[in-house]
Amino acid sequence: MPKQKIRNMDAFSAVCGVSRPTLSKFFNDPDSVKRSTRAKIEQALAKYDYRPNIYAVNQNRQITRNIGIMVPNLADPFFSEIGREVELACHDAGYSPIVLSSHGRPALEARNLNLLRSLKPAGVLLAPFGRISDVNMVEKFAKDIPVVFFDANIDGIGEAFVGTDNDQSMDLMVEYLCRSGQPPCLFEMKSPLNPNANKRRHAYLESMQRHGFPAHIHQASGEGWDFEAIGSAEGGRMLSENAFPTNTVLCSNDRLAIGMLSAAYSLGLRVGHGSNCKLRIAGHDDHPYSRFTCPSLTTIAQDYKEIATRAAQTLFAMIESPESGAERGKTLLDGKLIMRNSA
Amino acid sequence: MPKQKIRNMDAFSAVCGVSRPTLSKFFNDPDSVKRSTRAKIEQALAKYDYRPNIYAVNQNRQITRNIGIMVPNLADPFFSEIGREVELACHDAGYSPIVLSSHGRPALEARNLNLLRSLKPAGVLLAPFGRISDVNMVEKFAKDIPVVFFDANIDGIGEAFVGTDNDQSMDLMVEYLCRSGQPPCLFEMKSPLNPNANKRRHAYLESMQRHGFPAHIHQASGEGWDFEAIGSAEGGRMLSENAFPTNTVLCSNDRLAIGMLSAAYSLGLRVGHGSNCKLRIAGHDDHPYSRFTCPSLTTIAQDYKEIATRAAQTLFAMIESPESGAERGKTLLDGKLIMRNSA
DNA sequence: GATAATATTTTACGCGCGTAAAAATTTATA
DNA sequence: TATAAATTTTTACGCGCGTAAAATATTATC
Repeated sequence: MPKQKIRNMDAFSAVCGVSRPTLSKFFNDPDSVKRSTRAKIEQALAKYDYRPNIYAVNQNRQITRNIGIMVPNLADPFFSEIGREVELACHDAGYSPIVLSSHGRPALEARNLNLLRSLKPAGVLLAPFGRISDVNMVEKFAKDIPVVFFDANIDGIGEAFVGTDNDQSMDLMVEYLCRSGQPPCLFEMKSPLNPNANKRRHAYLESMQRHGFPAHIHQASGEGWDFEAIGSAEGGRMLSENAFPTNTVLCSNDRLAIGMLSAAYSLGLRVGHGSNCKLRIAGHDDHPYSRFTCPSLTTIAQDYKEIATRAAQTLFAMIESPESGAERGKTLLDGKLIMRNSA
Repeated sequence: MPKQKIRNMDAFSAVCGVSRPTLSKFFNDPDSVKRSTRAKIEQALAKYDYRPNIYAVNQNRQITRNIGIMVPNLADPFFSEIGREVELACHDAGYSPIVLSSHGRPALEARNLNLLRSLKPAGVLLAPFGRISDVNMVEKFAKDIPVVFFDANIDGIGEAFVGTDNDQSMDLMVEYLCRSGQPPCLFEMKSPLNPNANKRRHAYLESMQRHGFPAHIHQASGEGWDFEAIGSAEGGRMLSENAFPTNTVLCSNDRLAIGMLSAAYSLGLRVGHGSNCKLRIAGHDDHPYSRFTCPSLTTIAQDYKEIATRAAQTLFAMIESPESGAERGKTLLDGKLIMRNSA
């Protein structure tokens, strides 16, 4: 008696003494029914644990409460962290987040966009590959479904962008490095997958010029997402060839820095900001492991949580009151200097 | 003309000259229709890019082609990697994988189980928290939906388990450490979240007894998933207190080892297997960063890909021919010793 | 206690597709 | 070319729920 199986809303309405349309209202917004009715429903709910069939629900809604979240690579802790924050923000706002990773492959990004289309999400939070993305496809997608970009921008597409101000963050790091020792060389990927890498290079060049020092850019060859391996191999090669004209290397991201730190260790090079150190290495992103490298990594912290929640809030606002803010928003957050032991 | 919008399968059947039921057959299995019919459909498909509404499809199917994949924490690279492999295996087999992370919180595991229920998956690949899981809930879940466990087992529940043989892997590591230097102490969490930790402790104890050496277990206090931080703080404290009776520490997993390595570095302790080193540290899991630690970490490699594909294959077999293999399967894979520089 | 305002129930239709059964067509076999 | 076999079309129903409109019941206001 207490636990017979409820097949559908009709059956549930029977055992619960409330009509099906009222139940439907309740499941869409529990506050939209009278208190006494709500109590009756919740009582029955505890007894029979019925839940509406999401497929039937979503079929009959013109719009679902799904939010698509898509990142280029969940195996990268940066995206793992930020994806988690976005997911929680969506859930807290009463939406159903669906996290997708493209596993570092632009082709999967395209496939995921198709998947998202069929999921009919109310909106999408998208960290795109950037130039490497199928830009036309992304553009078409963004015309049909509200999209807020985060981390990486695609100019002119989508409704808004939230990310870190690379100009500010790189300038901050360059300033610190110049004040505390020799001016930095830049170590980066030769053909970077991420548009932020290009922005950081430009920011580095401008900042060095502003500070009156010559810029030195050293590019690691290699493809793919194995940044640590590339940083270790190429960075190690450059170190052993004495390729860097100053004793300070600013890596375009922490993962390259982690690789280079490991190469420096193997070469017996003492890294750090002390006077007895021959080399300084800095990174960018405040990777979860950057505080456990040897030595701990001086870097720039992006505000993961703030980026995630702002992007999510922006999207929710658009969904809940469409056509209000017609202009495309662009939010750039400041990075924070994290002074540790490597530089 | 070339790109009018197709609203549903009826409309598509009109422009394509094939009846709707035949289309339905086609979308479920393109090979089930005549070649000429298939060609007609695919031709129209390229022109109008219609796709069936997945909500309507799944509502009318008694069973979907969804596969739920659930791990305790995607922010942990181990689960990130293995989750990715499982996801790809599902997709290659024509299923729709849905990856869920519990973000290290058992409460979210319960919530995700409810979510999975409503997704009506054909099967679920589950890496459970273990003891900390709501075992009753998992058990009920596994009664309704085919579940294959991986990484961590819950005895007697689910249809099968695929994981690494901790007895074998720990014995292998202990053997190596004993042969190449002093016998190891074990460093682990005091209240481990993962059942594998307990298995590894037992395996360590047995192996040390077999080798005729006294066992020494050192437990780090601390809660949560910040293993590196805990390994660094507690491991560093123990090192500075000279708490370890031998010069060799076997960490229960790589993340603890990474923390301890960073602490050793801070303390100026030279770690490695060379004669000029005072300390040896080994790990378990072959964490993606273990080759970039300073020094690189000697550890045990679990075969991520093999675990993932075997678990997936097992599940597919059950789904496609239910009630065939009635006995609960248990697959334990061997770990491999990865000799690097830390021990 | 009568009237108005609000909430609920009844009734009814539609969403897009799976799927079964019977009829019609196409293809294979003799 | 006639017959059998395979495939497709036609017809028809159902899945579980959203949602609109009208009828009814409940609550608030005076």
